[in-house]
Amino acid sequence: MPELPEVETTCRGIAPHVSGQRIERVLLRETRLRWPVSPQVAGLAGSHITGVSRRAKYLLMALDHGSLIWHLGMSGSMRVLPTGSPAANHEHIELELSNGQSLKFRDPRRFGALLYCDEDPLQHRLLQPLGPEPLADEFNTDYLYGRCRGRSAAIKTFIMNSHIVVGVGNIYASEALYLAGIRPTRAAGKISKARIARLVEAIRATLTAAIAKGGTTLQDFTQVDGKPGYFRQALQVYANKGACHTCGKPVRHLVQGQRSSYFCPLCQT
DNA sequence: CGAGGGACCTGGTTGC
DNA sequence: TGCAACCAGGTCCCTC
Repeated sequence: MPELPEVETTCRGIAPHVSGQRIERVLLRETRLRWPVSPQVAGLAGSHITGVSRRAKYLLMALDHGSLIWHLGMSGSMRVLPTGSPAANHEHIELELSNGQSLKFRDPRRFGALLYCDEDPLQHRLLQPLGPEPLADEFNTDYLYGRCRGRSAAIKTFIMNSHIVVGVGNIYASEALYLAGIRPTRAAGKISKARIARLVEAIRATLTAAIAKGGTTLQDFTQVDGKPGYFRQALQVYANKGACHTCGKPVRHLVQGQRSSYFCPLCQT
């Protein structure tokens, strides 16, 4: 599920409820996630959450000692509800807070993660090699065009590579390429600088618009208050089994890197 | 080094 | 109606 807009939505949603709170109790119902939940998590009662931030699709929770690195995987979501409210199915982790609220992590497919980190989480081996944030100044035409030089990989899988740029998942990769008029199968190294410039802007615009709508809900994703994200109605090509919204030609589907791609054969070249 | 595929999971939908 | 096959927001890691 969660691509950058969904993680950003989650981050903004939980921050006011968890920042500054003490962790009163930790409930671990299932620790077999993508990686086993770090053993230190079980002993976090008494710690304070000093802040919440996002890097790529990781949600970072600073504690008075160390920090937590969360990942929502494919099906993860977080909610804040009064402590004592019944646990939903697949609600694997719960942090009871000093304000009487609980942070609840639900993840049916268990591709998510919760890791404890002693030092700067940005230096963690999972975060250290990541490319720039797509909404930051470092992600610009010169950067992306430079990275594309000599690369034969399809542009769609290329922009989904977190070492190139973070946060662009399967939905928004298709959407951004549609907006930029670039076919997802085109080799990254064979796209002109002018078109790369369009792509950079398209990625920015797509992600920004999705954040404004609280992300995209296909199935599992919910905002912290339990509502879905509302960007689904704004999707142009992803999961569009009908006509291109621009030219009316049938949207085409193909599989790249075991993931579904959608594009318009007329508008995208 | 880069490209491509398997692996990790559960659950909803599709098709016979 | 029942059941198997397939598909779904991610991404690390291994092989070629």
